[in-house]
Amino acid sequence: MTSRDAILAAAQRCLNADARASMTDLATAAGVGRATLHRHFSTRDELLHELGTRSLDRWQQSMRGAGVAEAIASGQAGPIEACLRDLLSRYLADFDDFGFTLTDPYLRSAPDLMERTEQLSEEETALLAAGQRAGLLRADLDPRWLSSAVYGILVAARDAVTFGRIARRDLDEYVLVTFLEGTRAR
Amino acid sequence: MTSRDAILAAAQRCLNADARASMTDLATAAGVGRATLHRHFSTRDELLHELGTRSLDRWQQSMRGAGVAEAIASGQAGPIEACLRDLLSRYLADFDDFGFTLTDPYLRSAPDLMERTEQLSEEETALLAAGQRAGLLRADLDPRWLSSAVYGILVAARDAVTFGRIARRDLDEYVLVTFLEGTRAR
DNA sequence: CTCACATGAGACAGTCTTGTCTCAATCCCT
DNA sequence: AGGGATTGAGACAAGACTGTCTCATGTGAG
Repeated sequence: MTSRDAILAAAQRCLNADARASMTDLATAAGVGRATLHRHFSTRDELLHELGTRSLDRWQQSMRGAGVAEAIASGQAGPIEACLRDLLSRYLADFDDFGFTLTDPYLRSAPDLMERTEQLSEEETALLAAGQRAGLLRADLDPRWLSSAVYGILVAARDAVTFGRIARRDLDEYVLVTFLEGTRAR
Repeated sequence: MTSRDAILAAAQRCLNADARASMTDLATAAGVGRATLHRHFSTRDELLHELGTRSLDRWQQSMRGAGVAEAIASGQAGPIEACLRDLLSRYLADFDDFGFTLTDPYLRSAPDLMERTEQLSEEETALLAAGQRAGLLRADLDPRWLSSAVYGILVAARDAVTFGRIARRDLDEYVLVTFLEGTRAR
């Protein structure tokens, strides 16, 4: 891990905990002098922008790695479900890098990040819509709502882990089951 | 609505959009001079604290209004489900006042708010646990996870409305169905 | 009309933040 | 060991934020 990466990771952690963290806070958290921090990112906005870019990269990689495009093309419930499981698992694997704090507040100011977000969001929605057509997911809900629900369940996972409500190893199972099957007893 | 309430409402809106908003921003958003803002809340922390208190008040009112305690006492699936529906609907009714941005970042600094949060959270978890015992909710998930899932689905709702993905009038239905039944076709 | 009161504008000092710069210490490669 | 690059500490100026204060304006009740 390069020093730059370490700084970004620390900054993400810090900013997720407190969006008001100063550059000094960020440098300290990274175990680095403030001057060094500024050597890597001349401006706070530049740091934020890179953070956003990385998050979007991760998101994109997750979708590519889970084979979203192929699953959509297949149009089959089986592959789509497998893809969805894989995708959620990947999301969960780095949901602190993924930056929930980040998703909302900073992105708005950067049109390029906004556009990419929208694009990725659409691709995810396309997967969910394909799941509906294939009979995997209920079709009486707007697929864009399903996309929001995915986001929500990830926030729930983050919340649960942060407050020590569930063990990290149970996460995948809990998230998948809750998203697909809901919470009603059967 | 008193001027104080108007200021609080504007501040909440503002801070949810950007936690770094300055007192000047907050005053402007409330359509009020900065001096007046300081007349009501001598300190930023004082404003934040009051905001937190109000959110917790709302939460508490929702649970009381939905009859959480009675539902738990009944131990019956029917009343518990009705209570849960009512509760979610109440949460949704004021999820901007409810302060999602607020729940995480500011609360930590105020022990009294933290404690109240924990207490309310426990009461909500108790309802969900009662739902499990009554055979309404699946019992193979930790009730504390269910509580996180409730939080997550509310974040999803907020996200969906913010980005115009679904109409507000569909919210209750979407949230309830998704939480209870999940997203799998049947 | 008048007076008490609340408000907005803005001055003000103190503090914090940001971005730049310098310098000495340290590290690493040869 | 020598020499170039990187680092941390810290000085520095510019600007922003906070909290306090004053004063002129405006509003409403009596």
